[in-house]
Amino acid sequence: MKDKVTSLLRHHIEGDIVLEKPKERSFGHFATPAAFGLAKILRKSPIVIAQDLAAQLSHVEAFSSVEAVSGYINIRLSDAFLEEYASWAITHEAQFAKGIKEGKILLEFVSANPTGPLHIGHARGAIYGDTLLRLGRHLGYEMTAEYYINDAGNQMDLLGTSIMLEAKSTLLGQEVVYPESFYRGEYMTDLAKEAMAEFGAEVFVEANQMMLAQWGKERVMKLIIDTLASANIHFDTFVSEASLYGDWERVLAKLQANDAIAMVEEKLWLKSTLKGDEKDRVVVRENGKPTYLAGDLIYHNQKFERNYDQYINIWGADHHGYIARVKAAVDFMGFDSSKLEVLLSQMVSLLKEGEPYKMSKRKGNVILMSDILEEIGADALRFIFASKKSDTSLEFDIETLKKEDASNPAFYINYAHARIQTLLGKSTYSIEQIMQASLEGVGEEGMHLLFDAMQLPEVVDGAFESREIQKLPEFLKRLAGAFHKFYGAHKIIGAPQEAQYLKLFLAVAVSLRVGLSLMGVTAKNRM
RNA sequence: GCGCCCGUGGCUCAACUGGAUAGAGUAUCGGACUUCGGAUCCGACGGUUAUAGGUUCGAAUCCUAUCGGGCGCACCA
Repeated sequence: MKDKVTSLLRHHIEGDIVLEKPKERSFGHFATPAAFGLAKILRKSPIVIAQDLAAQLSHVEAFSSVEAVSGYINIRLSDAFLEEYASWAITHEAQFAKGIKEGKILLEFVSANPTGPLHIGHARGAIYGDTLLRLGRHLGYEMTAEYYINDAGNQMDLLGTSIMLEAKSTLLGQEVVYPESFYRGEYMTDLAKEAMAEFGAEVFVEANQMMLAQWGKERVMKLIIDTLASANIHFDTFVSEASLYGDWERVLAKLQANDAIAMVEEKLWLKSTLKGDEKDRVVVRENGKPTYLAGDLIYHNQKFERNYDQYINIWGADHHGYIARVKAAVDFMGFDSSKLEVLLSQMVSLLKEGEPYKMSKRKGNVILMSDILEEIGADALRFIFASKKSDTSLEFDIETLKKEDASNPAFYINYAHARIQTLLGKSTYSIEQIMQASLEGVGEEGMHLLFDAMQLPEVVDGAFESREIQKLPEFLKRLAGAFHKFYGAHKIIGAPQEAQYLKLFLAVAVSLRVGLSLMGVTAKNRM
């Protein structure tokens, strides 16, 4: 809708056109401060320019009024224009708020280590990524959701060792000596039991450490995938770090050819300071083993060779120091590093009964994503996490997450949708009859509600392009609130305008449904 | 010490990316249809946007400094 209005304005106004939503409803549907910008160029007062433009624009058919108010130009759309737009949305729900954006985007997110189940901190990045994915796809981008599995290095050894130690101490009652760090927790006991059932007690010997690690990784990945699935999150592709190293020689040769590598003290360093990093980074140790960074270099080389238009990585904020070196490497490999966008999902800090709650994977006192999903459900969790700007650290109390009441916006929005379904069920009008009704009788407040509902396309576009997904839940809350208010003020069933009101509500319901689905939440018809 | 992110009513967060009188929820207090779902609605209270400068028609938003918080500063992944 905004696009349509912008293109109508383009015939009359030069330059970039900024359309805003006026603060006060009485000002109209859209406003533009265009006159302020033109004032400098034309050397005239913005107030005079605004008046001239308003006079021209008042002839546009889709506008019912255009007014100049202290330099702003306020535009009101005609009822006919709004009604036509809404009717189309109702009858073309699958198309509503869709875009025609072009481009292939590789979105990598979650990528949690396969050494333990997802905890509540992972959930934020997972929900952020999946919501972006849904928004981007709706807008027309060709998007691939990818999970990078860090299944190499010490942590894999540690996983094998941990399973073995857990089995020995808990299942076999043996005295064991624990290393400095190891994984523990309920899932570890489960893994040990499963391994025991599958392979027998004799499997728990040093020589089988690697085999147990591999087996454990598969089990943990299955856990992770299942947890994600129960939050409606699915990946298209998985890339294993361990599987990449065969390509290391080739990538290294490429980097060396581009003079990106130096040999100092028997180690190979990436000369990332040349690209703005704080210091150079070791990629191959003295003992010949590549570092974790080497894996990431191969991975990003592989990503870029797969030739997407854009690459988005969602990382936990604790990895922000990593961005410079990866971008440097991408540059060195001859790719355009500006195509790589790293979004940070800030830390989630937890409180428990008002006290800070520190999670530690090693100690096993983590709050599992799967537990929270079971307690409050995917909808509530998705809603809460999607409502916060991802680059702000988020603090909340575990106990409040468990509540199911009005503080839960998912309920509030679903309630609006369910109310509409109830009304449609109670009405004697059929959908066909309702669609034939005109919206003329719904009044000014009704037309405002309709306009609100029809803004989903702009919201979806804005939320994705700015990577600020909280705009969508914000919008849905506002729309649901506007609906509840209208509902409270008007009797619907039996009113002379019953069919008109219901047509209006159909438009609201479409917007709520499509909006919710983009958040990975299914709208409820009954509560 | 250096780097990144952040600082908005008591609390949790918005603010169309530089626009009009900074908005919601929650908490607190007070109200509403003996009728469509009261999981709702209406009202009140609550702000020098951390502080101080600067940029301009205009700043929560941009710049500088200071204060405060989080996270990094591995040859661990």
